[in-house]
Amino acid sequence: MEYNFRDIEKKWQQRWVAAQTYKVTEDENRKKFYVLNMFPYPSGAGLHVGHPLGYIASDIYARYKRLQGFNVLNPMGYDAYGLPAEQYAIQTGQHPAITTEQNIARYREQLDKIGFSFDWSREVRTCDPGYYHWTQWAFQKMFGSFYCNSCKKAQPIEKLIEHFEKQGTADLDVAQTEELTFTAAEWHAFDDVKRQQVLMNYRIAYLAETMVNWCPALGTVLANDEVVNGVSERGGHPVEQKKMKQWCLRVSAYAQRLLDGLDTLEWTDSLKETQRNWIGRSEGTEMQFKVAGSDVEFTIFTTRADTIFGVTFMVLAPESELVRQLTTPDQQKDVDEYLAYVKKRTERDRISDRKVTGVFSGSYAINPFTGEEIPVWISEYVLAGYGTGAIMAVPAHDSRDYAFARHFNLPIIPLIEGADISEESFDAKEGTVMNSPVAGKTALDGFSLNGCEVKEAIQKTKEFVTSHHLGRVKVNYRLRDAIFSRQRYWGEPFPVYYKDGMPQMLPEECLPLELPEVDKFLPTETGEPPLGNAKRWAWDTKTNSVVDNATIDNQTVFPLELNTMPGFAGSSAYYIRYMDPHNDAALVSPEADDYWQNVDLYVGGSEHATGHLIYSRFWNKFLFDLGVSCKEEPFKKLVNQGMIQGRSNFVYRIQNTNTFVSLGLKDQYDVTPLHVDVNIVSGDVLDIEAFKAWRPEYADAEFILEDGKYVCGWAVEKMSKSMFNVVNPDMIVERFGADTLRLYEMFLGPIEQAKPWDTNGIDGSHRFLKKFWNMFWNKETFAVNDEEPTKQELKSLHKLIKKVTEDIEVFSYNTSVPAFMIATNELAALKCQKRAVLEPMVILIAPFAPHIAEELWEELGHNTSVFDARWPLFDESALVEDAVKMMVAFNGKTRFAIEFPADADNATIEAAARNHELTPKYLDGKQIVKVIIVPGRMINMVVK
RNA sequence: GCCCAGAUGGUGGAAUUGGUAGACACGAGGGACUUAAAAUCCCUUGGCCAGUGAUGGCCGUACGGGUUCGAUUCCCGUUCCGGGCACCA
Repeated sequence: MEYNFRDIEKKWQQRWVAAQTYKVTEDENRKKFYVLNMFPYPSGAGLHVGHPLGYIASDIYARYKRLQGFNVLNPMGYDAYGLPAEQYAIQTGQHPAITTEQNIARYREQLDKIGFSFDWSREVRTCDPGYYHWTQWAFQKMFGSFYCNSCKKAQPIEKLIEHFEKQGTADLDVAQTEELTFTAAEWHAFDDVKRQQVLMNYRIAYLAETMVNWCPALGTVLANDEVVNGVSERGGHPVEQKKMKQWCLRVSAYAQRLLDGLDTLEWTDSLKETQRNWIGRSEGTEMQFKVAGSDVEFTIFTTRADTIFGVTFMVLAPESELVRQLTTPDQQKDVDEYLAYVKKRTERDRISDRKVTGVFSGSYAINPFTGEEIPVWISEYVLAGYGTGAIMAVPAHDSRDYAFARHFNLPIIPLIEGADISEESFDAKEGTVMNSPVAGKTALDGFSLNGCEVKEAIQKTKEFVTSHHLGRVKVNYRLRDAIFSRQRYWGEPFPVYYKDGMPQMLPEECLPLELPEVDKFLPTETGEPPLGNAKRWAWDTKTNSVVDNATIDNQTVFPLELNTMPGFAGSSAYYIRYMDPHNDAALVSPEADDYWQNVDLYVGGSEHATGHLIYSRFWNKFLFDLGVSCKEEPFKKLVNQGMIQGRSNFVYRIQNTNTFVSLGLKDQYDVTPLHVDVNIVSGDVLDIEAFKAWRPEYADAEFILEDGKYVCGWAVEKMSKSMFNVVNPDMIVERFGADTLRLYEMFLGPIEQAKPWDTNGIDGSHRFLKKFWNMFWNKETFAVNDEEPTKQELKSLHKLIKKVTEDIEVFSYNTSVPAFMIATNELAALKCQKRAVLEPMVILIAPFAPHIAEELWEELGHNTSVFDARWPLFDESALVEDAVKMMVAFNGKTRFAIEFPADADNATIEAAARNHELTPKYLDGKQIVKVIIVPGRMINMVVK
């Protein structure tokens, strides 16, 4: 019987749908397992062979866990909001909802052909009102919460108001934008607008005037992770800094928990490291500096408090409030000129040229340890957004301060013995401290660090600073709050209206607030976001409904928020929604959340390390504080699938001709390499007729061949349309079948690694499936018999069980595929067609090649799905060797000597070695140093 | 600059975590079947050397050292490639 994959795959895909084979429900009697893929953005280009890689890997795991008896949740959905659909809408006027719908339909069609075990009844789309209801809901909860530092969790804002009413800001330890100070009496005296403004300083979702990454080309702001090297991640457009009023999420409040949580996760070290870098914890000291001849005091942050005796100048960020206070009248002109210069420079300028620039403020700060006066400068190398926006400069031991000091001719005092600072600063945190204070001088309270190791000196200074009230120990994070507003149409609308310029939340029962229709998807003529084009976008507080803008009276009808939420809003809690996707009373029911807990295995690309994976951890922690999610971390284990790159092919055209020369001969000519569609190249040999037909200008092309063939060059590049190297999964499925595609993608190499797609090798996987299929057949008859398997046959089977089980547990699928091939070859050579061997083999291969497995399972006489069977158990005794080898090591060489029966105990073997019962030529009068028994058992012994 | 991960045949990659390096597949070469092609099957395939031959010897896991009876694996140094962070004080 021939392996007719087309019929088999079609048949089983239909049956799975009809029988709802992959639909799961909560079942208290079975242990759960939650497998999740990062849901895709449905782009217009459809899937290429790289996309399903992670889905196949997780599908194998999901099916394996199911075969082990777990109740497996393996859902799929779409991250449906995004820029491409909106850009397309701007160009064509086609509503993004329509484009998105079409793209989803195409994705679904492609996915269905590959045979995944997704429970489509749980599908979510971020653009569905039923879904974004809960995105809006979570936002409102964040608005209604503040972060309490001492209890380390989010709390309802009412608790904070209570605190203010009783004691103002006294004893307040909460996350805040800036440190405010007021008394209870003052709070009571504030009017409502003032109180709202004050509360904004503490809310987890808050509205603030902040410096944002503004991208003029996209007409919107971007989050830090969406900006790479000063240009937008999508499209590569320039980004500039601009002050705008934006919604923000106080992610920074969770910095420490986001950092600590990493230790509990089974993620790769590199991904954890990436997140640690992004969070950027830095432990240091905040110190107060008085200003000479003034009562102004300011605070700086440093990780090197020990270098206080080497401070020769101070530097303020140009944007700092202090600049105004500390600039002296005779320096005013220079400072103004400098500030104007800084303002002109974009983020990109700063990154590309690191010029040393700055200006003297005219003021002097007083070193709290020595009483010395230190000049205060202003320079763009100090960032307003980090620490306090002011630093103490220690040119001897910080390369930036060093460059500044050299440029402006400021003194440099070395503080580490033996460090050479004549050419560059010595930045390392090591060495013995000197000049602290300089010989002959004394510091406050006789404080001295001379002779200390740097680490010790840092600690000593911290203690001194704290005990003398010169400052305090402080931890800073690089992680900033996330900007949550986008000036875009295709995103979740904010459930917010404005009254007296202050935002008001829509009543919870009025959610979801649906995205309005607009005539144009571009910003309005007055520069408002696209929602400004909506005619019906006002909130009537009497009827609690959306009404026409014309009725706005600012008494009972108010304007609604015009911004929409960013892409990460909808993707931050989707894994929770999958647990209970049709619940319209809550994001998730406590029962469903309690059953599914969190994601056991999450598979997706590492490009989300500093975006989605930070935001959703933050979001989940917030929901955890709220009591909605029972687990603090959303993704227990995470596997990053590597990108599949394209393998591009090139033809070489001789300059100014229409003649193409084969790869081996191209060096003899002056040629231009041109990308050629990989689909008309096979084994790097060009199909010349197809090439001529490919493009009209090549119709009469001529060729210089080698050995009668045109050989193409190749290179590994990103898979993209413009490089003509896109390989489409549908084509592969059509030619070889889904099972072959699945097997081949796994065989290609380790899941985590980036690797080029090479269609050439796929025959091997396809051939294997044919061989596997043929094991069950004699010509046209199904030939599986009920004979007892031999020891040898059982050994092949159990080797396979062991290998495949171990491999799946560690995602090393690329080595399971060869194991199947070896077992199949061994059994075929033995002409084994025994049920007791082949039936377990079918179960083993089912996660990898589900269609063929189902078909054979049915042929084996079962009338249920193979996925209702149980994963075969490994029997150690089947693998026991008939003999063990003794290996003898002497004189630096390792040799094999004798074989013993497998059941020989160590004592027997040891005795044999002692009795020199060894092949004499290896002894030859030399000492045996050690005797080692392989494999598995090992004795180390010394024979004198 | 700092941090992380990696380097094995012509190619993708194996190696039970310190025990016969190169599994398996692709590619290449040779052969069988066939009128022919497709399909299928078999053999060879890290390098060098010796031998008619079965076979034997030497070298070999980026480079240089070290630990060990024994190192692709562990340690130190170097080079190269990939990733993250980056005027973050």
